[in-house]
Amino acid sequence: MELRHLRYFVTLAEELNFTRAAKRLNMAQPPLSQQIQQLERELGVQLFKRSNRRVELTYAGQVFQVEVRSAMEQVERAVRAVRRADGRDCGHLTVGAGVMPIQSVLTRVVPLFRKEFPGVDFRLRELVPQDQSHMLRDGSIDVGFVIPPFDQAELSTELVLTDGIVAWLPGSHELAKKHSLELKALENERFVLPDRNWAPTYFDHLIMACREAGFSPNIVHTGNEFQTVITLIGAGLGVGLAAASTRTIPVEGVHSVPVHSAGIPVWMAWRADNKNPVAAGFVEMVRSHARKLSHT
Amino acid sequence: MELRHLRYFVTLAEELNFTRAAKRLNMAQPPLSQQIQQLERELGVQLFKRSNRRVELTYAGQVFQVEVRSAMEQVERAVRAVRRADGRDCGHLTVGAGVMPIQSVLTRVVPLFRKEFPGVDFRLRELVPQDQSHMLRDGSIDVGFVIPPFDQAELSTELVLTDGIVAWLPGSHELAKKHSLELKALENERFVLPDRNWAPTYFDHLIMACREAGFSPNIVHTGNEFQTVITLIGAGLGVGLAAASTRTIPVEGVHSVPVHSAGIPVWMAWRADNKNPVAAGFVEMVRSHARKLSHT
DNA sequence: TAAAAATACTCCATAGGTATTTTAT
DNA sequence: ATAAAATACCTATGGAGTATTTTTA
Repeated sequence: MELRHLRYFVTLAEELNFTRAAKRLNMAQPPLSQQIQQLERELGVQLFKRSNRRVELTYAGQVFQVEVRSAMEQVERAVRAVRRADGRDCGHLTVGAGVMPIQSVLTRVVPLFRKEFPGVDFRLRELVPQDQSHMLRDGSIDVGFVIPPFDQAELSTELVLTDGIVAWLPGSHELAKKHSLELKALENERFVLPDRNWAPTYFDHLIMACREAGFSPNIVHTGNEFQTVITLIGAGLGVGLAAASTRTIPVEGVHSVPVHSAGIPVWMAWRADNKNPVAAGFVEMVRSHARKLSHT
Repeated sequence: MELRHLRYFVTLAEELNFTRAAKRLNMAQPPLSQQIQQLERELGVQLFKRSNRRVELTYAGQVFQVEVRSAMEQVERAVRAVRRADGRDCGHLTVGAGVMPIQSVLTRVVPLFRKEFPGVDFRLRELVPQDQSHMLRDGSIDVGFVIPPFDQAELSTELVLTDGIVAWLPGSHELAKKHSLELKALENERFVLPDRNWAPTYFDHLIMACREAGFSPNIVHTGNEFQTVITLIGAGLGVGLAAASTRTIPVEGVHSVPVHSAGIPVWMAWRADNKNPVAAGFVEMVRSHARKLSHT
């Protein structure tokens, strides 16, 4: 028996539905069924009564739920206690990141970090890769998130995720309803893109994708804000390209469609010899989170 | 983080020595090192200070030890509670087994069973395979442990372990000090073996091993007790053959030497439709224990 | 130098994935 | 007919193994 089994049991006991519980656990339904069966076999006790329309806790399951809850709370208490004992719920951490990595990585990771390191003074600076390289080296920031290329000298680096590319199209556009499309199909469109200064390597990756699709985009407007760009697109001035993670931002009247092309890599960088103990914890947290994201 | 990490941590915190802790955990030392490193990385906290001569808990490690202990106790409490709720710490279980399986399997498994199912009335009957087949079918015993061949009709079966064969030799025998030997080397010896009635399939496996080595043993004495046989061997009346698990019984003046030959298989058998809920728990426990033994 | 932990690699068991079947409403 | 769990099968991660290197008393 592993903590995994207990986590799954508790979630299923709350949801009383394998499919929903699996979704909450970020896994498919069959492995959840298997793990629960395995737990029941190991305990030698049936925890759930399943009729295919309804899952419910047996009496033994109800008892187990109460006890397991308390066990898992105790595990969490142990983790908090050891961090506190090591002086990890004070201190500070400064992270640098480009606009796009903030959207794709940090919005998901920062809440987790705040929860696990509640006492840490967390600062986030929006920076282009070149500045991050310098500031990592001189210690102004502890960890950076960049889209390559960037100067890796003296830095440890790791690929965090590769974000797909989506086209943003006015709702009226003929391709706006498709599930996905070839970049080549946009060859003769007018493009509205972010300004290169705003996020140079991000911009370059979008242009590069077009080059590889065999054309050079006709850029008719640029903007210094995602919202500006989107508004112009919504107004029918052209089409846009962006990282897939922007799709979580719902925009009225503008549609996003995944495009077949190489994605945009986001790297994490830090100094291996950084003395700030919180930095290592943060890096580790991002790493384990990235593993989860990548196989989704 | 899994319970595995916590188990390893607690054991290492007690032993303060990777090699010894690994031994207690029935594993090799390197994987223990790795798992502890992984735990420390995940927590972002150093738990042990290791100088290659000495391992000690850091302050954070001491705090963690206390909290983790209590978490693991709570997990055990949960398991006991769910079993009790399911009415599993009452009831009864009757197990049948041949003399040799009692020695090789049950001496190890029964203590575990008593610990996990403290309220169960446990009975063990010494039986030859043929009787076990009948009694499993008519419900007189819940689980049986036999050396094949036996009548498997209507029964679920599973190989539990394959025990090696050892020669028992008087201390004065010229081969008594060897680390292992070919069965063929005993071709011209006089043999003292258990009586066939006492454990027929066990006896047959020993004879079969000799046949496959190319000879038929010259049996000069038989006995109805392992101790009798050993005493006769110690008295210099001949040499013996037995399952390797008998080596755990220390005998003055008589040596055991492993022999190159096929081992003696021990099977577990039970009725899949047995209504006794404790039987399933017992079978599961033997199964998981066998997995551990087999890869040792 | 010897004893113990860490490292390098190899392997396989199994957690988790996808596709499909079964079952109950 | 449909929704949900179970089953069958497959893949690949990583836990654990063996062999070796590094470290320091």
